[in-house]
Amino acid sequence: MDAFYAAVEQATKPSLRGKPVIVGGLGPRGVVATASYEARAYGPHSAMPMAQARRLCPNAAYLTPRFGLYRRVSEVVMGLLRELSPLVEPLSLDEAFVDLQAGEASGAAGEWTADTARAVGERLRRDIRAATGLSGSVGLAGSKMLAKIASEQAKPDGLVVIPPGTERALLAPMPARTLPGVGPATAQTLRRAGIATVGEIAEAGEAELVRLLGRAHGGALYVMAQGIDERPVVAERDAKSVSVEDTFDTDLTDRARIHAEVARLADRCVERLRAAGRSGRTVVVKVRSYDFSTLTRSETLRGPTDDPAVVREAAARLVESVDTTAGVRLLGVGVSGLAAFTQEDLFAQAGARAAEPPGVRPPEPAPPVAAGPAAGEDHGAVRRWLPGLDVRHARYGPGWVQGSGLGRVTVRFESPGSPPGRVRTFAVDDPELEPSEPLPPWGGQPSEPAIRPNVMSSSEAGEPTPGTSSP
DNA sequence: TCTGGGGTCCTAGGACCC
DNA sequence: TCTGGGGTCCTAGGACCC
Repeated sequence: MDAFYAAVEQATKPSLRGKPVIVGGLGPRGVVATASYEARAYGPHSAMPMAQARRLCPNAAYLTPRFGLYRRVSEVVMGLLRELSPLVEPLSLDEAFVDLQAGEASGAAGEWTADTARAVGERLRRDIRAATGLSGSVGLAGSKMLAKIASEQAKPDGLVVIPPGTERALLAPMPARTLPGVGPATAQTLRRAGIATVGEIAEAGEAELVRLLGRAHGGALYVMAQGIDERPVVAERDAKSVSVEDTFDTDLTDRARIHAEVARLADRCVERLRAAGRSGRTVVVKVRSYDFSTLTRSETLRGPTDDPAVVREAAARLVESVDTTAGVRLLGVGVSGLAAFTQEDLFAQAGARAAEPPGVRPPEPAPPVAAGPAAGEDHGAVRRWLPGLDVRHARYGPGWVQGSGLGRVTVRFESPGSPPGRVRTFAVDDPELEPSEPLPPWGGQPSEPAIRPNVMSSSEAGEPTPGTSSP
């Protein structure tokens, strides 16, 4: 999908279509998640600090992400992909590999050709637009690596085929960074060895690459530089770890506060672990200091657990082993060594507790509520009206928060199917104003599951399907 | 106003075991 | 009192990806 989060925002907020939109963390330490193409023209891009983006593009709309909505739109798109083949490997909410050969979409027992593949890709792009109002790009090739490179070239709103046999010639002049797995560090190492392009990686030879980058990385890169990539498309992969982390608006120094936050994170981590029906054996704590230096401490239990108390206690011991007095900007808690099923083995959990070294046991972490409101938490009468979030006003209907401050909140009243709406300002505690659920770009009720799109439709809808938003 | 959050994979050293 | 060799597990850190 092209500029996915920003594109969903534009599709659901009519006044933002054609305008620069930036989605990401709105706090003092936020970064850009997605910038619309209109915004990218001014310089902002993914992972850029939000403060820098605001300097470059002060007139953009800055919005907090609505992940629940993105997930719903993603499910619709992934559903369309699964109609092409059962072998679909999602990489994220907005990107997936499809093994067309494992499907039947070529029609008759057919051989895939560049032309039949192109036709399927173009039909897919039309179906995605008809179903979601959004544009996606398609890369078609004989392997995952090349399909990915093709889709990068196709963006935005395009399709690129790399016919078999043309791979090496196409890759040779491209920068080394084009290959998956070549990031800043690897590119630097290669550059120091006089290697700048994919062709030069191939020329360097396997022995040289292994010497420079190590067995696994060097070997893999050498093969990929020949245009060879045998990795299969894998539809379902079990998660190997679950983790949560928080960056705080200001550095934490207070010991009790740090312990309270770690306990909170441990609870959130276990919540997600349990939701996935898993348990894990190794607890990891991550600490990022005021100077951005980052370290992890881990502890492996005698058996897997999904007990919040066990994870909290391990995490408390681990954070206790780190000097946090100079200030901490991020804390994280994770669990790895996941078992395939929920472990109800009380013996193992009792054993894990007994395994604690005597004497170093920290005070019981305070329960989350006792720690006071956490950053970003909604509490009491003071609601946080974050820009981009959905609201409903008793008189004016559905809209979204454009901004707030000084006891006021500004709302734009429009919804996916409406024309661009107008803005009104209220007191933050206006009783007629309340948070509400997102409306999808194709219209419909917030609580409804997405209506399964008609994939046979060849509608060239350039606009989202007209909404049936309720009064 | 400098740097999110959730992951994966690899490497390397030490402990431990046969 | 000179030193084996290979395998697995654990811990920590780093690179990379979206």
